[in-house]
Order: sequence, then structure tokens, then C-alpha cells
Amino acid sequence: MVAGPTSIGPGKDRLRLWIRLLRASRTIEAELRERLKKEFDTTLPRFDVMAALYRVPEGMLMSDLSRFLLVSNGNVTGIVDRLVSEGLVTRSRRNGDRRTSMVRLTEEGTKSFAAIAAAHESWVGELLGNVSEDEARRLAGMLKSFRSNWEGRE
Amino acid sequence: MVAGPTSIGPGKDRLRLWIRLLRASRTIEAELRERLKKEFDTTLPRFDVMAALYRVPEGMLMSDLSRFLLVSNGNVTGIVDRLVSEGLVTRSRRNGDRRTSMVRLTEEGTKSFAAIAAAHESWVGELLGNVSEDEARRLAGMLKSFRSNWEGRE
DNA sequence: TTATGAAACTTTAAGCTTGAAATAATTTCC
DNA sequence: GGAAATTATTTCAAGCTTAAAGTTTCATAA
Repeated sequence: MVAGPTSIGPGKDRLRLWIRLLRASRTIEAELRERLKKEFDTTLPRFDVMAALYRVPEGMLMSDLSRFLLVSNGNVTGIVDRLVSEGLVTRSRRNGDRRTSMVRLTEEGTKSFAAIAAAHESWVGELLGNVSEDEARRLAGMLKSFRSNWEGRE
Repeated sequence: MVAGPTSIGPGKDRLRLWIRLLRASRTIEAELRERLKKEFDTTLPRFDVMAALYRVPEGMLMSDLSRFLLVSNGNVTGIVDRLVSEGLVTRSRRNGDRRTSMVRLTEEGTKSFAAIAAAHESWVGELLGNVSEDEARRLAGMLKSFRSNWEGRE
């Protein structure tokens, strides 16, 4: 998935683009993962969940999280389990529908996330440093169509 | 990692770019993974390893694979183990340095990969269909700097 | 009402992934 | 030559990930 095109032909440019896209995201992801671990003793999936919840103080359902983060249901269960056991989020099952549970950041989780997010943003700025802000805008525009249909805002 | 920016500020455009990049690659990766499973009963990591080996008939060392694919050493061990047990690759330890083993595609592995790669390339073309070939070239150019330093070719 | 189906979530098994520790072989340098 | 450092790889524990199967709850409608 990270190797070069195995043939030349009509789809060549798109294939090359895909490989570059993947290499770029893997490289950046690996660096962010390592720093999250070293600096904050946390992981990327935990960060993702907390980032999603941070935007929505009223909380999210498990299935919302799963859709938003583009990962499976069962996956979210495990990550939230660990976040709960660390006191960073809560599951509350006290609404009308007893199948669902609302997941929210705790106060500690909110505080903790704010600090991590600040570092995270500056890391991304650093890692994408060789992309000018202008170029970043253009690139982001081209990638817009891949934005999940689920989320209206950003 | 996939949520929107949590603040506005100087790094905003780069952060947005990173989030779009990540969403795009996760979306495409998920689709490719699913098709590889359904159509060829294989996985993305196995495909990656085979793609790397396909380009190099003389084979690669475990550590070459690890560097090239941007994954850890231990990871490659497991994937290659499974490919060996499926008869798709071989490990040969018969060169001068007895610490190393040369990993190669078997004849069956080569044949198998060629078929998968053809489908893979057309899938990528389809999934990136809304990016014109011209746009693909420009985007790929912008992402060039993330190409691993290790590989000279592509 | 009560069966039938759908929805939200969890569990499970298998595989992927990492970082760190362990093993084994080679190289370096005294 | 032999100790010490380096290199290549594997093993391990913990966590992430998926798809599929299972559980509980809700909604629909006969």
C-alpha cells in the first residue's frame, strides 16, 4: 500500500497520488503517536475520541462516535472502556432509550484534552511546516470531497 | 485525529489540511481493505508486503521491509510469518550474514499478487475518480516531500 | 398484545501494531 | 584473540481494529 505503482497506464497518476497520500499520513501519524505517548502517555485513538467529545459538551452516542471517527462499533467500545477507567470520560445511561449511552468528557478529561490539543496543533504545524499556509488551503480544498457526509460542521 | 480544529489561529490551515488528509486516507483505506477481503480474502498489510517484494525479485531483508513500509520490525515478522504459511513468500537464510533472511515472493505469490494489484489499481482509480488526472499530478507534487528518504525510485 | 424486525451496543476471535526486551551474529577496537 | 558495541531479527505484552455473532431494548403492526 505504500510501494510505488507496479505498472504504467491510465490510472498511474491517481495511484501515485494515493501512495503519496498514504505515505504522508502514515509518516505524520507515526510521529504524532510517538509524541502523544512520550509527552502525555496517551494514544492516538484515545486522543481521537476525546477530540470528538470536546466539541460536543452534551456528549455523543457510541454510534455517533463510531460514525464520526470512521471506526467500527466494537472498536469504540474498547477505547471508551479504557478512557472511563482512567476517569477521562463517562457513560451515562439515564436517557429515554436504555440501549444507548451518552459519552461525555469528565472535567478532568476536558482539562487534560485542552492541554494535549494545544501541543497537538503545534506539532501538526511543525510537521507540515514545509507546506505553506497558502498551499495548505489549496490542498485542503482539493481534499474537501473526502469529508465524511455525516458531519456538517468542522 | 479526525475531528475538526479545536481552535482558530495561525496553524489553522495546516491543521485542517491534516484532518482532511487523514479522513481521505482512512476512507480510501477502509474501502480497499474491505474489497481485498471480499474479493481476494487477503488484508492490506499482506498486500503491502507483497507489493514491496514484487518490485524486487531478488528479495528484501526484514529490516528493509520494515523501513520501506514504515512499520516496526516486529510487525513485519508476524505478517511475513503468515505469508510464509500461506506459501506466498519464502525466507531464505543462506547468505553470508546469518542474522538476516532474504524474503522473496514465491511463484505462486507473484502470480497471486499480479492479479490483486491489477484490481487494486483500478479500485484506486475509481475511488479517486473525482480527482482529475491533472489535479492528481499537482496534489502528488505537493505531497512529494513526504516521500520516504529511503527509496530513490518509485 | 405479542411477534417480528430493527437499532444500539458489547463480545469474540483473529489479525495488526507498537515499543521494549531478548537472542544471535557480526563488527570494532584494544 | 577477545571484550564491547552494533546490527538483524524475534518475542512479548498491551492495545487497536475489524467483521461477525450475540444481547438488550425499542418500534411496528397484525
